[in-house]
Amino acid sequence: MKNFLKNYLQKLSKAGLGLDFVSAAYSYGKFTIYCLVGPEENIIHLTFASNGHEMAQKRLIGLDNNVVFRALKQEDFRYNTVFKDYFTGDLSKLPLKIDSPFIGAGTSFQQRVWRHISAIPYGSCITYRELAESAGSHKGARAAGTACGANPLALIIPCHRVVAQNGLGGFAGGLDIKKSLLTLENAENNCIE
DNA sequence: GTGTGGCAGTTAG
DNA sequence: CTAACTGCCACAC
Repeated sequence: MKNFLKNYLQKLSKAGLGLDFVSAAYSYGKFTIYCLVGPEENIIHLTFASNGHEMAQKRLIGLDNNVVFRALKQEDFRYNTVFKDYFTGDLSKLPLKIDSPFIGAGTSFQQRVWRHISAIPYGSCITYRELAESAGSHKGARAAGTACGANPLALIIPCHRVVAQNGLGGFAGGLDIKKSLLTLENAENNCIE
């Protein structure tokens, strides 16, 4: 839906919740995640790619110039231990609650793709082709790939568990990160060749 | 291994 | 509307 994000910001204003968001990068070993956190401590955007993080901020500020971003120290980040556990191999606490306006702002195809990705269990994976088919597009593997790239909630929507027919495929945060995530899940052998 | 043509969905103009 | 882009795929060398 096209105006979903704008409506979301208006709804926040009316509810008196303000338009201040947390914008921060947190590191866990070799992994760095870029987060946008809204009211109620909701993670609304999560990515491994700094440019994707900036784009998301620009989208919000472009819709309402009252939007402000503030920093938050890593130790004060509500989900710090959850991610710390995740990146040391305990994935039991993910996925977190998914309540991001960026999901509703996606096209219907993107939302179908993201929903199917969310259903991929820890430690396993599917191909872009299979993903496209389950989203109702028989030959849309490439389109499914671009939809993965537009995923606003990396890790929570585990797009790293989608691979190409003949190898890893791509990843916005860098292929080394994708590979490391699969290794973390002991999924590397199942997923690549 | 590399090259190439085709593919579907999205976006910009 | 066309054109240009992708986290792709199949099929050739």
